[in-house]
Amino acid sequence: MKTVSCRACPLSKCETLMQHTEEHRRFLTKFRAGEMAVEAGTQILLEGSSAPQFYTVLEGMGLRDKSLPDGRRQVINFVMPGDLLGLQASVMGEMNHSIEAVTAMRLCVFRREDIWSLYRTQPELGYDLTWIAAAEEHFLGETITTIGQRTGTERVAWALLRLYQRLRGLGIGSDARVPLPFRQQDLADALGLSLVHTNKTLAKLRAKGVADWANRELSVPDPEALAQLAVAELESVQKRPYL
Amino acid sequence: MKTVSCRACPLSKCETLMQHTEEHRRFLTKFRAGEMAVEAGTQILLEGSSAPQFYTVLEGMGLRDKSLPDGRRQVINFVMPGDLLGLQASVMGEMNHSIEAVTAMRLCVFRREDIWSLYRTQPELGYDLTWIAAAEEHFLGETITTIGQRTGTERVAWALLRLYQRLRGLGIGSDARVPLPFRQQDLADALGLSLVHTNKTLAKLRAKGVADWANRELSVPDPEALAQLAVAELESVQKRPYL
DNA sequence: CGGGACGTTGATCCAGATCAAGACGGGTGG
DNA sequence: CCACCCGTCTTGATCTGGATCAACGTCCCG
Repeated sequence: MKTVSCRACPLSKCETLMQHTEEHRRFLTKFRAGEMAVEAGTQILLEGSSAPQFYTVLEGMGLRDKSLPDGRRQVINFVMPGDLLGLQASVMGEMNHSIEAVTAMRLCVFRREDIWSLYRTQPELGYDLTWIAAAEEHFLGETITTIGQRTGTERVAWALLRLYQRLRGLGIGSDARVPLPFRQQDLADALGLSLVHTNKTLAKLRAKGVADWANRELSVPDPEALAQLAVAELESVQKRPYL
Repeated sequence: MKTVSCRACPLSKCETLMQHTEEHRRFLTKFRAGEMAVEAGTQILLEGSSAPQFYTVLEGMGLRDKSLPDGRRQVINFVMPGDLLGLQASVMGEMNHSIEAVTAMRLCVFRREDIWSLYRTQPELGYDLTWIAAAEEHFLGETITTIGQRTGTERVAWALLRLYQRLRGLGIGSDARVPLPFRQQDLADALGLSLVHTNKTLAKLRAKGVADWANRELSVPDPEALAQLAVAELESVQKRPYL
């Protein structure tokens, strides 16, 4: 596997990510422990474990999920390039959810034990880590609101809209189409709906012409209409830091 | 209103909070902008606003909530002593939920603009901020799992158990009883259930003798039994940092 | 003593769960 | 090259947990 230098990091091309200063880039080039490629289906982090590494996603998609003692599964959110994985284990000592690769992925690897040197020598990057955690908190709050208050149709519309916007913001896909390699079961588990109901709801949205998800590809010809169905405002994706 | 010195901070007595070193305490004494007392019902932070302050809760309880454009309300979580309020606005520029005082509260006030000096001069406290945000993320993930997967009874049992444990961990209440000043409507909105159903479920738990919440007081004679109903394991509250 | 906020309880309804059966590939081994 | 299997998607029929509707009780406060 070829290691790519930070300068050639695929994330450096992304417009919605705040790019590092030259100093930070130099620091991170030394700070990173290496690169890791995993194939689809790999468990990257395990609930209850305390991995010695954490990661930034360079390429590919995955999902975070959490299981109840009796096996019911909840998808917490979807993992995309730029996301930081394993911060919880790094600061709190243990993961509370698992992370699975849905496509092949490429990850930038950091050593958990080094995280202190980051806070000590690069306070701006420490601040960025807090930013990232706070942003995650923000999104989870929205998810809670969706699952707690929105109807089935609203939930599915909301989720498709969010996925579409996130991917477009990352420069993935083109025009009104983005790749979306998840299963309907994953979306159902993310929204607290049954597979059957999710499927029927997707069919309805397709019939209405507001969102068509098939063959691992999602097309949203009219985001505004989808937002309406989702009872959500259509806000632009803001710039965010990454490691 | 009497200002209490950090040395006399009510949180310094709490066993589940990691206490500051002498150096940090000195720093925080200067860092804090003051103290604020609010009465029950006050809106402390507003969705969409960008307050110039953030706060640590010294006393009292409140809740974070978020509203849909059409008025439906979701309670994101409950606010208790030791919690940090407004971190999102401080790092991301804008709150995505509101925070309301349910009882009278006393808050330790910090200036948002000073947060940089914290990261620069006290990296350990910057790390603590990340810890706090990651912990919040952790809890929200559990909430998502609850709302997405648990049944009504399980949800209510889970919530009461969590509230009971958090309060006991803070040294609030005694034995099997803790104060719980919220309305049934708040719990319903936190769990994505209707008020009526929540009420009937509380009555059932009371009849079973596993949890009795009335007159702003909750008693849980047998936490293990409640955990069983909640389909959750009964884990001990771990120590956490605070500002 | 009137009114408003909150809690309680019964009756009815429905969104979404569950059950059941196919359909449609894509991969594998014979 | 075909037969079979397995994972995923689809669609119809039925069932139910929890929503909604409707009253009423209770306490507190002005």
